[in-house]
Amino acid sequence: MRASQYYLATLKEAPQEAELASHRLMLRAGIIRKLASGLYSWMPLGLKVLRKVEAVVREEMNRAGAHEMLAPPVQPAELWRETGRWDLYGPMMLRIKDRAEREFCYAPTAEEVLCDIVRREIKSYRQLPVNLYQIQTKFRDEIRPRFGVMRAREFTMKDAYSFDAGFEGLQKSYEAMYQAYTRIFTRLGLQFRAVAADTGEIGGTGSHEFQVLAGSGEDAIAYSDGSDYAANVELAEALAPPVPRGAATQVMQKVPTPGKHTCEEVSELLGIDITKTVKSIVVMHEQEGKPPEMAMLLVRGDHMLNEVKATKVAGLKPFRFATDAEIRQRLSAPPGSLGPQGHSGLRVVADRTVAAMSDFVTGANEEGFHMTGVNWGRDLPEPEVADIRNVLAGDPSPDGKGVLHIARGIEVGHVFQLRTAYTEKMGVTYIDETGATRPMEMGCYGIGVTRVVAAAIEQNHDDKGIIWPDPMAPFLVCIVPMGFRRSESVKAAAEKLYAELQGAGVEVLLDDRDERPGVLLADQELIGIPHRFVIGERGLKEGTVEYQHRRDAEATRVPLAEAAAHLQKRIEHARSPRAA
RNA sequence: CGGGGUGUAGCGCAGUCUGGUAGCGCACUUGCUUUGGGAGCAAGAUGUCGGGGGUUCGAAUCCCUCCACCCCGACCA
Repeated sequence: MRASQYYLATLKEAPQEAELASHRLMLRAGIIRKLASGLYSWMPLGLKVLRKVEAVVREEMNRAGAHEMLAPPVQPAELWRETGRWDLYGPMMLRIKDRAEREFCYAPTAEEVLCDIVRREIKSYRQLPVNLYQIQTKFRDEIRPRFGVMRAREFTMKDAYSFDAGFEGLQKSYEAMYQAYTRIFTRLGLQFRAVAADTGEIGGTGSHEFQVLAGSGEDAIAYSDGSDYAANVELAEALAPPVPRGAATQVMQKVPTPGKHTCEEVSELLGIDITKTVKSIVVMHEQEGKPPEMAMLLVRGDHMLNEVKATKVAGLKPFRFATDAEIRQRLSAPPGSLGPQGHSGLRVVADRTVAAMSDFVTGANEEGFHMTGVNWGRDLPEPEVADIRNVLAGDPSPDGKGVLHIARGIEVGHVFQLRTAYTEKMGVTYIDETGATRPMEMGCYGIGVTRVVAAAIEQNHDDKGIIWPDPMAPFLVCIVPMGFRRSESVKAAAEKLYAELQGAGVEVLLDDRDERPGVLLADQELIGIPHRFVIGERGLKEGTVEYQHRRDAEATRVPLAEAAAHLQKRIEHARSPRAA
């Protein structure tokens, strides 16, 4: 492709709405343009990248034995009512009515439709397993779209659905998808981790997220340095301290702490370690038809409450944080001075760490005072104990091997074992060997294709622009002539190399635009073409051109005749194993 | 939805407090020069100042109202 004939739409300055590096670069490089909140057009250059990602996804899905199909994005409400999700999905689902006032949605996912297809088509265990997938536009009316296509309302998702006879079959299908995902993200040149995940509202048992590692990621993931344990922090188990609770050595005492409300402030004032303090968090358990019930959750002063874990504590879901007014009314003390002692009938749930503490500090349930030397059993009844805190870097790995580290990640893929939750509701059954009718075991597997593009940029850029991994580069190599329209020798050499690379099947962009060299170079760096040849009279005098990978500190001179071969070598080098 | 903020030329911004009829940089058009890191000179084109209403002789500026967008929290690929 000649740049003078191509639609390049680079911007010197990014619109101020873009904050994240990938978002800014996608706008500046002309990858995307915003249409409205959470809605983006993919420009020619961006669409080329998107198609490359799709191609890798498609190849690996096919290799794993899945079959591509395409379901309508607009789907009738009746299907969604069968599983109850028409009501459950809430405002996240975009609802549409046709001229006859029939209800539809723009699909946020496609379990129902795939279940409907399979229940019509598949009758016998002999026809199983099947795995069907599509690459299709989804719409989720996100509460807050942000970061460009990272969290858009409309996005491209590869969604696959497996159906098996029996749980063992599901586990095999799941494993095949797990392996396919690993190959996909490895091939795309991304640094990622597969982590154990919470199964959330979809339910079911096994689930892993594929997280692209990036400091700007919205998720926190915990991984062990002594094993392959890795989990979303939402899920990662915090073990009980290895040593038993110490004996009480202090008497319980009320001490003045005027104006001090946070555990940091109190520990500083009292000159004690923050790990001797306990944070009291008050939540309300909401139940239909009954008044909400209050409970107090306790975590150590330096720990963070994990809301996902707390939700799983028996009899607490769903909960919300109590309001100031509710707290003052029931506990007759303001937030910031609360403690678990002296509230008859109040449910108290202590984190495992808190349950193993002695001589600790809590609020005195009185503005301006805290209690020191508090001890379980003596000053307070023994608490209900649960794992309700976030793990911290340095915590022991739950599998007993090694220590946990925390990294941030962008969720680009998610695999789920749905079991029979959907297939039972929708009557997706098969006849087994004995002639019995059974619900199929279902799995679902998603990849945010558009998000992958953003995540790749987030992980691969510098202050000049994008640095595409080879497999998703819109062009693998660019030729930047210094004076294409002024120098016959430069033009001839550029055309020669261009023809040679094209003949070799390499996707090459010849920047023949009538611009100054600085403009050409800056543009090519911004749009992130990974390999570059610069051709100028300077080098041609000695028969050389300059090769430079986007990550190279300097250019390498190579004879014009060997340029293509040199590129080939660098491409192969890039393909050599890279840690996943 | 709650909290914070922004809307002025394609993009980035000034002007708003203290009303006087809209400006800067880049981009765009034409010409000349320039050409190994986002050129220089000259000439030019480009605006319902987010929309509506009000106050005023006069509103980008003050008041009311609506809208859009961004950032921080609960959701997810």
